[in-house]
Amino acid sequence: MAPDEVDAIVEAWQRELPDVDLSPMQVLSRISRLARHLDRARKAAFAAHDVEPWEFDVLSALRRSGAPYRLSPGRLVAETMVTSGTMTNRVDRLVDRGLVERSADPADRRGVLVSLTEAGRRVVDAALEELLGHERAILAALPSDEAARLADTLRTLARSV
Amino acid sequence: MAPDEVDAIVEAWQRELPDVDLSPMQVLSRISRLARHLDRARKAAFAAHDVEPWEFDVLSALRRSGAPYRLSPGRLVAETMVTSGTMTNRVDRLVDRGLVERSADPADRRGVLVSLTEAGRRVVDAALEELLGHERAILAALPSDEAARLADTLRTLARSV
DNA sequence: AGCAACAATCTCGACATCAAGAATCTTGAC
DNA sequence: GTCAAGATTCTTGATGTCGAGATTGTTGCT
Repeated sequence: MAPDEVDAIVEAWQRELPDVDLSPMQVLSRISRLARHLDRARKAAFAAHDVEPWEFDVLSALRRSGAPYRLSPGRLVAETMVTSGTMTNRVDRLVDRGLVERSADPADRRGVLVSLTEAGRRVVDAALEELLGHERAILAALPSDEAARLADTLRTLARSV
Repeated sequence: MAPDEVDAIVEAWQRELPDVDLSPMQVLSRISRLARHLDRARKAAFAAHDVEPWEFDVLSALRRSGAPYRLSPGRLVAETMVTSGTMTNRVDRLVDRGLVERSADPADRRGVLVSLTEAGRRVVDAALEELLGHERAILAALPSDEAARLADTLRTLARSV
């Protein structure tokens, strides 16, 4: 199989440190580098709908939660792996763009609820469709049984981190 | 196999969009999320040696290039996937910490060469060892033949992005 | 030689993130 | 009921990155 960036990196290390076992890099560096390339691809896919990746992250968490597309900031923090300060800022900007609304939580006066507007829903649905199209193209490089196996192995790994 | 975060996300989407093929997420979302968890793990591993991940990225590119551990900023940009402005800033701060030095390129007066100091070399070697230790622990969750197969599949995917 | 295109690095301002802590409200133990 | 501990959201300052453009030097064409 033709070597890639990571093969070159591991080879270089091996020249310098012949006695060290570098095999973990073959998997974990590859995942990290792949993720960075995927980030760029996602950004490009969303650009067609004037959506930033961070916007999609928030909107999609609301969208997939189902009607009435309404979650607390704390819940959004948990879904998106960012800090609470970041989420405050994100919601502020999405409100400015008219894609979400903030309202008081009737059951807890500390609380706030963030909900998708109609515009937000249209945007997130279009962006998802675009994204899935690009992703299917990338995955066309793998036979479907190999993709399924890959997903399983990654699940095992995810549990180990 | 026990479900993970991504299974929950895909299930939620499937409830909302029963007719859409979401299988690409099983692979690509998993890679992205895994990469974010790995970033945190790497940060924690490096903290023991007072190194930030961005510092390690630069130092390790120099280290694996071999003696005299010297590369141009442009080359470092290519190795680390950041912009030139970012690299200028990174090198500045590494110079402040005494981990690298800047010198003029004798062959091109526009050019600069960045080289590892003795302190830089000690730091990067220690950080690498620490990192590999943690990575081996993570990968212990997979039989070694499955890890090798995973690396191969990821290589194919990388070429497709 | 002179000039235009290109290359390498750095500068600068905008932006998004995090970490820590403040402000507000809830809950449970007594 | 009161109070301490915890939960929720927001604020603030520092940090690191990007993108666009400025600066300086090189190369090839004429």
